[in-house]
Amino acid sequence: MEGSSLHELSAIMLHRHFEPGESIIHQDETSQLFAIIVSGVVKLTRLLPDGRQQIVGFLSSADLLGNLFSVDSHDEVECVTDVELCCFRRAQFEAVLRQHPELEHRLLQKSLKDVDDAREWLTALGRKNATEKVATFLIWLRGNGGQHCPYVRDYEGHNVLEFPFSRQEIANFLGLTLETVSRTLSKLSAAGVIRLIESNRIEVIDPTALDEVASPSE
Amino acid sequence: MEGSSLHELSAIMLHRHFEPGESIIHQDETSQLFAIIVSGVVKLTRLLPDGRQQIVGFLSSADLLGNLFSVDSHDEVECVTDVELCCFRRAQFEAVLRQHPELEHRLLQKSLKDVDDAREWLTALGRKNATEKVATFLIWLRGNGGQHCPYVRDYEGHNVLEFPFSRQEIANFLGLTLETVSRTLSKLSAAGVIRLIESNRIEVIDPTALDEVASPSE
DNA sequence: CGATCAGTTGACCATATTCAAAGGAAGTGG
DNA sequence: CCACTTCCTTTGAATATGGTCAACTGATCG
Repeated sequence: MEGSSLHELSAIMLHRHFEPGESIIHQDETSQLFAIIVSGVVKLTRLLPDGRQQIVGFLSSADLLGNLFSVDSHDEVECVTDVELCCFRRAQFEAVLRQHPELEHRLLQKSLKDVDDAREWLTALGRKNATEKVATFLIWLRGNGGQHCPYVRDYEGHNVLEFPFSRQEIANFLGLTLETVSRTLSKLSAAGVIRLIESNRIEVIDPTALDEVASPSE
Repeated sequence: MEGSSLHELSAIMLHRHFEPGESIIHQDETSQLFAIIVSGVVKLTRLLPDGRQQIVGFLSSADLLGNLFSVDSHDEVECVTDVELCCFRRAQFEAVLRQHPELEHRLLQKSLKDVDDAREWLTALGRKNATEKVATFLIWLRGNGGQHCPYVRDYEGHNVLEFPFSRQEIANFLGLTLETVSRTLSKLSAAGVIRLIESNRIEVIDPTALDEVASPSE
């Protein structure tokens, strides 16, 4: 999203701010909202009728938020941190989209990536045990190698993971309970694979061991 | 996909046939294959290094098969039934794609649907127990109401589910073992919710009860 | 008719959940 | 500044759910 299409968007944008825990879009509700995330992290969660919930994805800076063609969202969209949005009305966005086919191409690529990610987590939730899930989550926080790694910080000279997710949120993402997540982190810490600095600040001491825990080779 | 774009595609198509169990594309391998499924069902599975596997989706008639922009597949693509494909080379397809932007729009819609589906199963695998998962699977077989319901057949005057999936495949889809799937079906049968006619032929006796089992309201 | 393969069923066990209690950090008000 | 509250996290003990291993059934097939 660059050049003239971005410029055209900025002309119709409206800035909005949301607090942690605030809902931006409700599950199964109609929302005309369409926005680009400027800063912050939002979670996409699905609620079962009896209240159990599952986080199905996260969005952050530069991600698009809102439903492209259907009007009602199957996800509850909720802020994990403070969130800054650039909002516009669906009709406005669709007009821009019609004038810039290359934008649709970008959206398709992003959507294919989303499918791939969702299926990767599907595999983790379906086939990995608690320890493997938590290790996989930590590796995901590290940013799988390249890119910009938003959760990696330098902390007293160490490479440390710093993340805004509560134990309950990690559990809702991994299909576990918060107790199991807590226990598993303690276990990985006792095994010397990670170091728990504070509850939301973790150093990965042995990345190789963590990889092996996340996806055992036998 | 209609009109001139379909016509243009058919000029460069090549028919191929695959047997049940045959692999069409291997996980993490490069494949130039691009195809439309004419008939049959294929499963997309992911393999963990130690051999555990998870089915992440199914494709059937009219679905597109192959990776759009990246060349190597993260999924193993394997036939569940006999499969007929219309194949063409990636370069050919991409040429057609460039000439027909409306096709890209269709692809985006399909991809968004795939994301939604993957996230729906993510929720089931993360948060539902074995009984709920199996019930959800049966409801999925019924086709969630509308559409063409490829697995619903009339059988001796009854509306019956007829599906090509083995217990092991259902298990690999639901993140269970084949024994648990088998036990759960027996249990649902004993409860009078379904009737097991043959192993791959099931009558849903009480659809309302099945819905309640799949997604309990308290 | 044995052989093979898929599915069912049983017994036992491991893992994660549930329920409960206690620890620790952050914020409020006296 | 310190008690007090609240919220989140950790830890423990008991339980339940699904997995593992194994035996058995039934169908299909050469």
